Amino acid sequence: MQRKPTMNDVAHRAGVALKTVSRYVNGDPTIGADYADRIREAIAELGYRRNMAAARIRPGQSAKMIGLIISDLSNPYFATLARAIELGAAAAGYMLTIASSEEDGARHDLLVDRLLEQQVDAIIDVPPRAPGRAWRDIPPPLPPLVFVDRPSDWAAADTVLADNAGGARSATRALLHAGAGTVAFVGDSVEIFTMGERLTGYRQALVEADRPVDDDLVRDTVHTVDDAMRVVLDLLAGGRAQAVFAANNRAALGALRAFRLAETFLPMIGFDEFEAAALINPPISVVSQDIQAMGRAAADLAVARLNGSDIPCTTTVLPTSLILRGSERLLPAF
Amino acid sequence: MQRKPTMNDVAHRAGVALKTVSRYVNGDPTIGADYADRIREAIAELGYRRNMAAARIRPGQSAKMIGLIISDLSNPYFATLARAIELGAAAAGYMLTIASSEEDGARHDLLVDRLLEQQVDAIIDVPPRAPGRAWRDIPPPLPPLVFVDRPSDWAAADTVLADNAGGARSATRALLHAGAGTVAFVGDSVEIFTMGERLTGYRQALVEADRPVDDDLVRDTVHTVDDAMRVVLDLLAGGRAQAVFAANNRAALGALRAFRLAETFLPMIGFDEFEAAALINPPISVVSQDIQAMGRAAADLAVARLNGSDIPCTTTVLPTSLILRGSERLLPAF
DNA sequence: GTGAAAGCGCTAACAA
DNA sequence: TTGTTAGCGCTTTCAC
Repeated sequence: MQRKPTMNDVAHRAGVALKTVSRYVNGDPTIGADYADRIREAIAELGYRRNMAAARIRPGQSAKMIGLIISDLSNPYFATLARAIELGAAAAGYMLTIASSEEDGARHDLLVDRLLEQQVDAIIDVPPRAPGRAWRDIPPPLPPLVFVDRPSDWAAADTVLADNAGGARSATRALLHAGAGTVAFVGDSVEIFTMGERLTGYRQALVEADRPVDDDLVRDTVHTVDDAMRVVLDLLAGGRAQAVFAANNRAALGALRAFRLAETFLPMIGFDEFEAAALINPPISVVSQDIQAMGRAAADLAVARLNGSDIPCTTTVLPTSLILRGSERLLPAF
Repeated sequence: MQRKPTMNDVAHRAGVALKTVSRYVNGDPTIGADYADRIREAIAELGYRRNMAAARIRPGQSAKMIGLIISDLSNPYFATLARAIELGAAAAGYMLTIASSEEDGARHDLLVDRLLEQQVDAIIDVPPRAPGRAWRDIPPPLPPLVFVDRPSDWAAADTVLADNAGGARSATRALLHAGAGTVAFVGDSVEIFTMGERLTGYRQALVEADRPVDDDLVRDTVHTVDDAMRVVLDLLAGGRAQAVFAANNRAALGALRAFRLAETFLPMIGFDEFEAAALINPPISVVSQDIQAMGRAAADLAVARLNGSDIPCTTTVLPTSLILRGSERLLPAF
């Protein structure tokens, strides 16, 4: 493998000074046309490619790279979010270094360290459920920071959230409105911010409708689809639940499996759109987050900071929408 | 925002030479214990963090970063693949810069250029359907290169594929075996490598069973779910197809929509697992690729090259598995 | 075992 | 408009 041609090689070949090549490469317009031609030729002949790593070591320079930490790239929700962020970043000329924290605080912190070592221009972060080191314990300077999906203890950063409580509230209300006497909550640990919010919204809806909050109907230990299935089977056996609010994707899929297994279908609404939702019989109603908008907002906020925006840090809460497809009612046909 | 502490600052603070700090940071064992302590303290007090970008500019150094180009991060197939690659890369201490080519050759080439500028240690690539610049036209030196999911014209790279033909063959065979007199092929353009392979497998199965290949039953113009739905409705109207092999995800979803619309269900098998497959009634049989294994293999190959492996370039073809759930048979109940 | 000096590829200041 | 010089933060000779 031969040596990579450097800017110096180009300068020699073109018979100009190093700095002139640098100017050319950086799009400086004040270059004589003949010089520009010679440089262009030399670059083509040598197959020269600029070394961003070298350019970046100088303070004030950047590699046009944003670091993104999410929970798990194979989760469609986060994949979609990452994609939306990628689009927003690309529009401003940034690429993305993406890493999965697996909701593990220690791993998350390690990823932060590595991104900082890499001198990324900004970090967009989904704070993990299991908390690690606090951001304030990281010695400054920190690059611009944006939190998505969940907030953080660190105030000096922009935050983009969905209206989890509102979505859960409208879903629960829709179930009650469709005639359910009781509604069960099936979700992951309420220590996860979004789950806590969704539980709050669920409770609000019950209180507003003058229904008691039955703790036996609140199940917040669902980490996997299988967990959810077991929990819903248990709820079916208990006989107290007349409807199910599945507070995330996995909970919804698990509930559907349980219904199929038990050959009983309770009215249900899920949180987050999923591929199967419209195809299943009955089609599943869901609370839908505008993931594209969240990702775009996060990327735009990061880019704005990189462009020197100095406005106070903001928290953006994006609305959710309730998509009713029929599963909120009890279907005699099933 | 204050200045970042440098290795020099640490050296001053600890009262040692710059090089000693460098040794410490790089894990050189030949350092006096007292020196090491002093350096560790100085690093902690200053909040020093190593600047990988600076370390990397020296030839032979690396930032432990692999570039990954896929079609679309929001596609669950590629998100899962990316996640598997991330795991393999992380195991060897590498992070991933991920970008979506959107199947666009020009965009793909731009991403390659940017990754090369970033001095990534290796590139893992899903070649886009629309071809752009050939790899051989890129002036060397190139970092190690691995192709996943589809092969490329470029021989000097390892390649990881799934056994598309074999999967299609077994699916078609299963449909015939279940009693179908004819099987339709519904898929995307056979110019896409994976599609061509799947069509080949489909044909093999027909030939092996002494059935004619009816060109009217081969539909390779399905780019979207809607396309697929229309094509399958047309097949139903034609009356010649007794079963459907849906050669990708979108084809399978479209077929299901068509069946629902026409209130007719033909025996079918899809290619690629999808979330809804097991939940739909009847549960859909699919050819499943081991995406984890593919991603892992790709990452391992890249890492092996980075570790200096000099063995000839390989093409790994991973087996697919046929998951029969019932949709391959005609269900009277539907 | 430790340190001084040179230089990686590039950009910023300043001259010319 | 172009070139010269210095230096970014780090690693690498090669002395001590």
